[in-house]
Amino acid sequence: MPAPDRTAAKEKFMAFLEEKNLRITTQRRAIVDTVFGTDQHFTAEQLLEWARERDESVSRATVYRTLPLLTESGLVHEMDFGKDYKIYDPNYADHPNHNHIICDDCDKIVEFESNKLDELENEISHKLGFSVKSQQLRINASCEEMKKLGECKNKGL
Amino acid sequence: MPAPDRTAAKEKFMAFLEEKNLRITTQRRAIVDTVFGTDQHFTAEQLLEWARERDESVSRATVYRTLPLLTESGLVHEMDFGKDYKIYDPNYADHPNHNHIICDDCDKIVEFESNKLDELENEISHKLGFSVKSQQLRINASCEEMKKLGECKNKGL
DNA sequence: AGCAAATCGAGACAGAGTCTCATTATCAAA
DNA sequence: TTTGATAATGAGACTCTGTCTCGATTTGCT
Repeated sequence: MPAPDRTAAKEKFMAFLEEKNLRITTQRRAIVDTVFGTDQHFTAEQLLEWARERDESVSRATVYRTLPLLTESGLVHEMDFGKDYKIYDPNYADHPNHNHIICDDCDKIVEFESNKLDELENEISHKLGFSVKSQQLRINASCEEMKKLGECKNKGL
Repeated sequence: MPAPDRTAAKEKFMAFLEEKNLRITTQRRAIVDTVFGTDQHFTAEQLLEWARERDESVSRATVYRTLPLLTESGLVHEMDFGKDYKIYDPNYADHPNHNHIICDDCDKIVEFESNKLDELENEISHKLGFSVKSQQLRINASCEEMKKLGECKNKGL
């Protein structure tokens, strides 16, 4: 998988910063270049590690401060699998309507889209009196099974 | 909501311990009485707090050691919403096939069952090459909306 | 009662994330 | 281009959930 070209996303984020009168710093540049230079989902710690490869001076605090901005801008999707464990998806702007399956043991994430599922989720939530803000279907499977099946390859839906 | 009578569940767990040549200690008794004396979902920390009201000597370590036993016995359901944040459901033995909606802000949990949803989840997972071990649909809604609608009352499905 | 093994509590440790605070960098206006 | 208000920074203290170790205690079988 080649690194995607997300110059557009990067520029949108810079515009977003300007709009909010926030400053474009060298650390933020390193972080943003990292985020939009990968296809993979990542955690805050991973982002810190990767961003430091570009700019040694990036600190943990700055990563944690920049992530909410990226989320707020709509360019990155935050998946909250618990109170204190977030995973970020840099592909969000390209295809905002997908669900995720998380593999239990090897931590791989498989994306898929299903209108039927979306509709059913909305229908159920509505009946329960919720207005859905976001929804995450988490399906756990064991690595044993996944290995047999060729590393969680999305076979199309 | 009156405290449920789960004498049966408690006795099943004691039998489970005996089967595995594990010992019935006063601390475990306090923990088990607590677990099967509530209808509510709880976290490990909450369980620690509640169990200590029955027996001051219950330690954090013992709670964390007993929880996996309760899960293994099949009497309590562990919902893992992240790497390090688990919520436990003591009603599991009574109705094992339900899903959960988690409220974002007030942390309430609403249970529901939907065969249609179960079927669709299984179908999708199968197509993706997974054999489902467990699945959790997490739907987030804001407290604002929930308050308007009467505290997340399950309106029947 | 006696004993081996299971269990215990305390507290050190780990990982994710938040917060403070003194210092530095940005950028718009002069 | 200098200035200056203030946004942003890094370091590190701190919180919270959970794990692990270890010496002391309890259990339950004989």
